Order: sequence, then C-alpha cells, then structure tokens
Amino acid sequence: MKDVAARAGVGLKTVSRVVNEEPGVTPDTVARVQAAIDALGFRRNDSARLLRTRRTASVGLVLEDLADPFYAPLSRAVEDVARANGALLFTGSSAEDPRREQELVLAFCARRVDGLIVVPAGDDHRYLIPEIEAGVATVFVDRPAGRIDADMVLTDNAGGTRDGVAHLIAHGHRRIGFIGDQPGIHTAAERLRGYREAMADAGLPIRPEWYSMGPTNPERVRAVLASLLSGPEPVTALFAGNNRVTVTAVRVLSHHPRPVALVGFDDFELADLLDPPVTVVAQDSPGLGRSAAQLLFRRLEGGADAAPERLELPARLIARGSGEIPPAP
Amino acid sequence: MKDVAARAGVGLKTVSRVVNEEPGVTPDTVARVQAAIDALGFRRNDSARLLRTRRTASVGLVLEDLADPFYAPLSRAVEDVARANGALLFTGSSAEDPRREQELVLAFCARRVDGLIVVPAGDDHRYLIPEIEAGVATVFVDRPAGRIDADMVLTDNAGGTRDGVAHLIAHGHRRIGFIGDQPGIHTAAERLRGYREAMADAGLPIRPEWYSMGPTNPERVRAVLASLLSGPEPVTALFAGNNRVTVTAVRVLSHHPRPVALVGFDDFELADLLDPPVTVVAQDSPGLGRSAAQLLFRRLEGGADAAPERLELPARLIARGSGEIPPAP
DNA sequence: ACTAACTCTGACAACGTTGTCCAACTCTTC
DNA sequence: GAAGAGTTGGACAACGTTGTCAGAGTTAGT
Repeated sequence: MKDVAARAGVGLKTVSRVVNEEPGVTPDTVARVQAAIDALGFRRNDSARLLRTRRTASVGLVLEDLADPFYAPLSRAVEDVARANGALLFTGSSAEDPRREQELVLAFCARRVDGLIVVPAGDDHRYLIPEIEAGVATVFVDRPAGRIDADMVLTDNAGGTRDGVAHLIAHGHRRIGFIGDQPGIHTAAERLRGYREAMADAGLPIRPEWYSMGPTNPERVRAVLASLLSGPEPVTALFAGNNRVTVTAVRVLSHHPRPVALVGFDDFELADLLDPPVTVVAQDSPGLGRSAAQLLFRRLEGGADAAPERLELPARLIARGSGEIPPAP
Repeated sequence: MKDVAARAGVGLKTVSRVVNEEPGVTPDTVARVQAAIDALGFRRNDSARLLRTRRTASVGLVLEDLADPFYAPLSRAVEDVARANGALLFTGSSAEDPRREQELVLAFCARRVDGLIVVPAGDDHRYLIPEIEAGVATVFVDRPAGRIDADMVLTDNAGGTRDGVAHLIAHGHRRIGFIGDQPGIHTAAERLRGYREAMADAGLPIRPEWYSMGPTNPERVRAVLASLLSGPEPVTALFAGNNRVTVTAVRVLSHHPRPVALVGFDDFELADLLDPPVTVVAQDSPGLGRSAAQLLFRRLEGGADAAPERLELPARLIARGSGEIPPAP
C-alpha cells in the first residue's frame, strides 16, 4: 500500500480510501491510484485490516467429522449463511475427542474469529467462558453445551425416536429392540429416552436384553443383533439409534431368515433403493446448520446480550417399507 | 499483552518471550508473568502475531461442494495433513461456478493464507498468477488448472474408465452406453476418452447414439437412458460417468424388464447392498486430498521453485455384481 | 473582500504482536 | 578489583492497515 501511495504520488490514507471506496476522493485521484494498484498488482492484506478493525469476518466450525454424511450438509449450510454474511469459514474435525475439540476452538479463538459453531465432543465447555466474555459469539449444534449456558440448536431426538418406535408399535410389534451409541453421547441418551417413552406410552414392558448402548462399530452391532434375534422370544422389530447401526442392521437382516422390521435414526442416501427400502427418522441436517449460523449472525449484529436460546428442530418419520413389516408370527 | 506486562511489572518483550517459551527468562520472572496471564485471561492474538511473522499457518481449500460425498473425504484428508503441519483450514464451496471460485480464492489470498488447494470450477486460472508469484503455494486437485502451469493431483480418469469398459467387454458386451457429465468438465471429457479407447482397443464400433454428455440431473439421465434402452438394438451395458448418473441408472434399471450390466465411476456407500450390488471404478478420494496437501506443505517448506508436479492416482475397479451381468440375448 | 462552509488530502497514532539491538547486571578469572 | 563473558530485561521499530484530526484548497454567501 505504501508502494502504491508512492507510485501514485498520494498519501497512504488516500490509497486506503480508494481501496475501500470511501467517498471524498476526486475521480482524477481515484484513477491515478487505481492505475498504481493495477501496475503493482496490489491486494489489500485483510489480516492487517482486520487487526485494525477488530472484526475478522470469519467464523469457526468445529464438528465431529467433516466427512460424515450427516455433518457434511450441515457444514455446507453453515458455509452458505456465512457467505451471505460476508464471512469466511474455518473448519475442523474433533474426531469425537474433547481435547481436540478444545484445541481447535482455542486455535480459532486465537485467530479472533467473530463466532464459533460447535458440535461438542466433550461435556465440559467452561473453558470457553473467557472467550465468550471476550465477545466470541458461540452456538452449539446437534448436542448441548456442557456446564455452561449458551445458545444451541438441537434435533428433537427423543421425540423423533418416540415417533419411530410408535410407528413400529402401530404396525403390531410388541418386542422391539434398540441399539444405540455410547450412553455418554447426549443424542444417544435422548434417543434411548424416546424409546422408553414410546414403549411406556403403549403400556409395553421393556426387557433389559432388548436394548444396548455402546460403540457403533459393525462388530459390536452384529453381536448385539445376533443376541436380540436369538432365544425363545426374539425381537420382531429393531430401532437403530444412528445411521451406522442402521447400515449394519440392513446387512445383517438381509441374511436373516425371518423378516424383521427396522426403523433407523438419520436418513441416508439410497435408503429407498434397498430391499426393503428403509424407513427412517430423518433429521434436518442442513436445517441445523442454517439455524445455528443464522442465530450466530443475529448475535453478531447486536443481539449479544439477550438470553441464550435453545432451538429444537423436529425429526421427520419417512416410511419406506422396512418399518411397516408386520411382526413374524 | 501490554496489560500483562504492566501487571507483572516487566517489559512487553519479556511477556512475549514467556508466551513463546523463548529461553533467557528467569524462572522467577516466568512465574510472575504466568500469574499475570492467568489473572487477566490473556490469550495471544494470532492475527497480530502472524501479521508480524508473515506466515499465517493457514491454508484455503476450495472445492465444488463440501457436502458432496466425493469431496467430503477429500477435505477431511486435507484437514488431517494441515493439522499435522500445524495449520488451520479455510474451506469454501464454489458450486461449480467459476466466479465463485475466484471470489473465494481471492478472499483467501487477501487473508494471506500460506497455500491453496483448489478443485477448479473454471478453466482459466491466470488470475492466480500474481498470487502465486507473491508466494502463495497452490495445488490443484481432481481437475487440472486452466492456462497456467501449476502443481496438480488428479485421478487417472481415462485409465479407470478404460478398465471399467474393458471389464464389460470381457463379460461379453458389444453395445455399451456411456452417460457422462458436461463435456466442459475435464474429468468428464477424460472419462469419455477412456470409453472410446476401451472400445477401440477391442475393435468395437461406437454409435453416436450410445453416448451422451450433459448435466447429470435425474431428468436428463432418465431421458437418455430411455433412448439407450429402446430401439431395435438397445445397449446391453452402461457405463455411468459419475455417481449421480450411477444412482439414477440403478433406479431406472431396477424397473427395467431386461437385465442391463452397469459399471459406475465413483464408489458410493451401500453400493454393495443394492440388488445387484454395483460394480464401480473407485477413486481414492482421501488419497487425492492427502497427496495434494502433502505436496502443498512440501512446497511451503522450501521446495517452492522446483518445477510443477503432476501426480496421477490410479482408479480401482471393484467388481460387485452389476458389471458382471452377461448381455441379454 | 472577508468569512463560513465545504471538499479533499495526508500526517500520525493505533491495532497486538515479534525481531533487533543495546543496557544492566551477575559471574568468572586473572 | 578490573576485564571479559554470559545472562536477563526492555526500548523501539516494524508488520499493513484504518480512524482521527487538522490543514489546505475551493466555493458560496454576505
């Protein structure tokens, strides 16, 4: 910029004015400065600018895994809203590791992002208090923040699961299994709650061997499923607590002699092409991202001191076939 | 930092030394400074630091769509390499719009990212020349750069397609259709070339009505497919030029009276669960991201003036069933 | 012709760091 | 106790911008 000013024979500030299209510069001067800019291939250094203005026009997004088909549309939605607000997006994956989450969040804060959108991996976010007090707007998505009061946008996991299980009950099932993720994960616990509620609402008992919470790797899911389907009174239907469970269940059930009804939490591509097409409770993944980002920018534009909001988006049952299979006699 | 220095009763630079763990500070002083830091909740402002050191420890990634199942693992791989090199990641989606691509790239450059990884949407990247000369390392992935000589990491699209089509020929097919993306997209053109080559290698003629390039929305693909499958001499096999085409083809073919063999470019989740399981030519999407990022950081660590590299990663044929269907008589 | 108001321009400080360099102090060593 | 070496600390400029303010020049009104 200094060079441009020298070449155009004007002051530093005049160049700044031209670059920012501020009023009060003669067309003649503008032209001279423009010429110098073009000749020198000058591009304003935004880092320096933002250092001065104390706004970085960037937000940080921390989620579990960028490559996860559930989070990818979420991050895309966040990106779209950020772009609409003229902000750039830092992204990072926590890989479900609280330490990595914190590391990323603090790195973003050190870069002085204007705001943060976090899919929490940990359950204690008090480390964020100084940052929030320093003015970093923060919105949690998909799972609630731990031990602090903050904005969050969640899916109605319990309600969605209740609907899914009720759907199975409505189709005649009485012995319904549930395989969920680790109980420490909030969404997993909420879905288990929905399962219990639906069963209770229908006056059905739940045997302890019908539900299981834990890692959702194929091996464990296979093992649990095998035990659910064996014995004198096997379950006739299964509610799968997330899409990884659903996929493994589809694989196992396709080789099972007796038809077993299946409803899964989370939609996935091609669910309608499988045999039978898979009935799911679908979350609005872009909706989560969009709502969170919109809330964030609302905060950034003044609403910083309003009380934290908690949005809960509904989940939608999509009947496709697998959830409508009647109980085997 | 000024406040910390004042509170600890030391000079500014001493605080800087403590924060950066530079040697030459008495343990006693370190302790005093640390106490002040903790008391004030001080966090170093990385933007300012990076302004001074002229390294931002961040790279920009521009791709077509963050939410696309092909690009999501790529971006995750880039992120992993970036993290390993201590860099943060800016991401943005071009939505296949050259103007948006340029906008994003220039915004990243204005933020003075150390490097760029770009999945090009446009075919003219001369606008990047000043940036590259200014020292922004740039690597193109998945598609080649337009009209400039730069590092790039590509998939062997022609070779992969040749293998896929040869596979169909080996199973007895003689009339093979090809539905590809818009001819302006480099990967699409390369795949068409592979199709031609495989047919030529086998001494088979190609009728003009057997292949079609254009938007890969379901409507067009359905229409093209309908015409391929009708007439007196319909094709007995189809090569689908990308995963969107493949998915639509699976839907259509599942309702088609005659079995038609199918090989698709790009793997997708659950391809093995469909009926029949879908044979694909799989790209190494994380491999593309990883190689590109590694190349980028190699450039950043000194190899800036070596000649541009062009890496070509092989594609792998995964036979699952749909590509092994023999021609209907 | 004088003042008032307005337009345009640039000097300077500031944003929050780090690099450079020098001063002061503490040890050795003779 | 003086010279030399080593350690510790801080003043200052710089990175590339923008905000503030005041000065210079122009126009308009009396």
